[in-house]
Amino acid sequence: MALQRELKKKQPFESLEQEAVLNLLRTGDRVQLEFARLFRRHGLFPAQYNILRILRGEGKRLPILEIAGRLLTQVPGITGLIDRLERAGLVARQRCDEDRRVIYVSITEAASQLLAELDEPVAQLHHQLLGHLSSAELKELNRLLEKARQPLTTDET
Amino acid sequence: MALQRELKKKQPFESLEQEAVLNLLRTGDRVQLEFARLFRRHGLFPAQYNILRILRGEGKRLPILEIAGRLLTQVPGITGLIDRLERAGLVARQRCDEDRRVIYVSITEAASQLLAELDEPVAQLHHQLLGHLSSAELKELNRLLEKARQPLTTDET
DNA sequence: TGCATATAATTTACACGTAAACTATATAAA
DNA sequence: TTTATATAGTTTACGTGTAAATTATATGCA
Repeated sequence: MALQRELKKKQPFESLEQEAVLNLLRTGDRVQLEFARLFRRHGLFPAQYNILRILRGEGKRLPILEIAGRLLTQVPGITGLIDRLERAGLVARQRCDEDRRVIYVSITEAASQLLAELDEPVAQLHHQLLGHLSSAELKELNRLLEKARQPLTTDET
Repeated sequence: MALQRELKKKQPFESLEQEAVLNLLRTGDRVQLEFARLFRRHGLFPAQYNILRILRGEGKRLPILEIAGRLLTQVPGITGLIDRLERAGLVARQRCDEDRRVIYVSITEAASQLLAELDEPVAQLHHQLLGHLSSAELKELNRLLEKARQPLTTDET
């Protein structure tokens, strides 16, 4: 079994569930690593890219905690993330006038350009990583992953 | 589409590959988070648990870099990991006499007990997370994940 | 009004991941 | 033997993830 060999595991898996969990974690890790390398070549970390993508997709400024919510990031970490993006000139903070507790974050022109540069390489990497699966296989993989996530998505934790 | 809704994405996915990559990353993250919580309740972090599992599975002491290799961890990080495990009394370092550059790491009795305590909860969590998939679905998921990883596992990066 | 409670965001502390530079030991070749 | 090269492991620096405590502002209710 491929995974067992990869892990140099001596014992076989105790259950199909265990094997699938390890497969999932390992595959996710590897994919994430490839994207991390791509982003780093452009001076970004994955979390930073994700924040910029959220802001571009939304098309307008968003409160900090709204961004954190979509990243599924714990709240405290978001502050430093926005700090570093702001220092890099990729986002700007603006305090809300109606509710002065809220701080809006908006994407800068520099960040829009950086994202545009990345669009093609990102699409290529998607294809490079999974292009060897057929359409039917990709659809089935998507179905299984979404089904796998069902017990987790009900309570958004 | 479930994932698109979860991400509050406004545009549909550009490709099946993109959707599968995001699905994979998201599902892997969620699963990892559940295990992290379980481990934390027992005073461990995922990386620490993984190291202890490798040592138990091997049944004997291992050189530090051999452990790092199996974790796919970059070399530098392993030092601190072993440091903290040693401080917690869960592993011991022993310098090799034949080659004094090599440092062996072995698991302690305390760690063996801790792992034994965790075996049942870990198996339960595997089942809780993926038990709602049929055997056929789990097998297919495993097949697809291993196929997905094929372009990555050839060169062990 | 005044106080309790809730919410937005930050700070602090610590574990982990990764790149680059470094130390110590081993091995091979001049 | 001496020098060059390779390998095992550590250190440092920085970005990220998470928990607990803190600050500032809003809101609900007496």
